Amino acid sequence: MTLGRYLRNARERRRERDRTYSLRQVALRIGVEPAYLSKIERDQVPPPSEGTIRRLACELDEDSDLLLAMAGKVSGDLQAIILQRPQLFADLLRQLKDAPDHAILTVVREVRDGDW
Amino acid sequence: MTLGRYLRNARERRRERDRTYSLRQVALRIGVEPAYLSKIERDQVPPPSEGTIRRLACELDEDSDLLLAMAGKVSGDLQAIILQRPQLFADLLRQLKDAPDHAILTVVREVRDGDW
DNA sequence: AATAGTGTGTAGTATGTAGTACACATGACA
DNA sequence: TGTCATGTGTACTACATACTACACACTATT
Repeated sequence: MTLGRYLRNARERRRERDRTYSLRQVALRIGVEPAYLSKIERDQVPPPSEGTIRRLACELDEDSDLLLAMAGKVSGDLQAIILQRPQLFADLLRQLKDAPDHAILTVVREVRDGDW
Repeated sequence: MTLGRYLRNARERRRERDRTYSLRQVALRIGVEPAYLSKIERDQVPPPSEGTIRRLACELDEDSDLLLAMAGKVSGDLQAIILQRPQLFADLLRQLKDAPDHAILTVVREVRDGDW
């Protein structure tokens, strides 16, 4: 699934309930030109900036990490976390690359409940 | 410490032992113009591309994740790992943001020796 | 029948990224 | 004392990113 298709789908589903989710009105609310949003939704332009994707995610009530991933981008705040301890997190991520989802989830929970 | 200062330092230390680590010769070996490397080492240009940083790291025997971090960049292979499961890794990283180093190291070892 | 709102095509722009090319002054050294 | 290598200043370039501006055709509404 591409970012554009996903966004158009999400917006149109929203629109069935709420008439204010036209392309033009959403474009107005997130602060871009309608023609540009149109091209985004049809994947006729490279993915927009992180900021614009975030505003779209917020507007459409979607997960911004997921939308950013569809755009091939990693959220700036995650990058900042890695950049503070690059070698440590590099090791961790490479270790977890092929780990199954449930193993990572276990780690997440362990850390959340961890007592250091 | 900036990337430029760090690189100049690393190269000049190297040079004391090996005369071939002049700015010009290193530039030649990593495939950039001497004038450009000069500017990089004096932080007079924005950090070079990931590829160029990697070649520098290799040439000077430095950790590329560390050099990339000084350049404000996250290694492309780490980004690829995150992009495959963005929500999972987003949760994990945000959980670990303020965890002490030793806790993360523990996780790394746990995962390495893990039996799933 | 007029008007308002909708999505889209085309063209253009500002800024950032990632460098090259060439000239120049200085110092080593044979 | 010539020449060779070294680091650096200036100017320029190609491509990518992230959009805007305007015009147009179609649809729905009143």
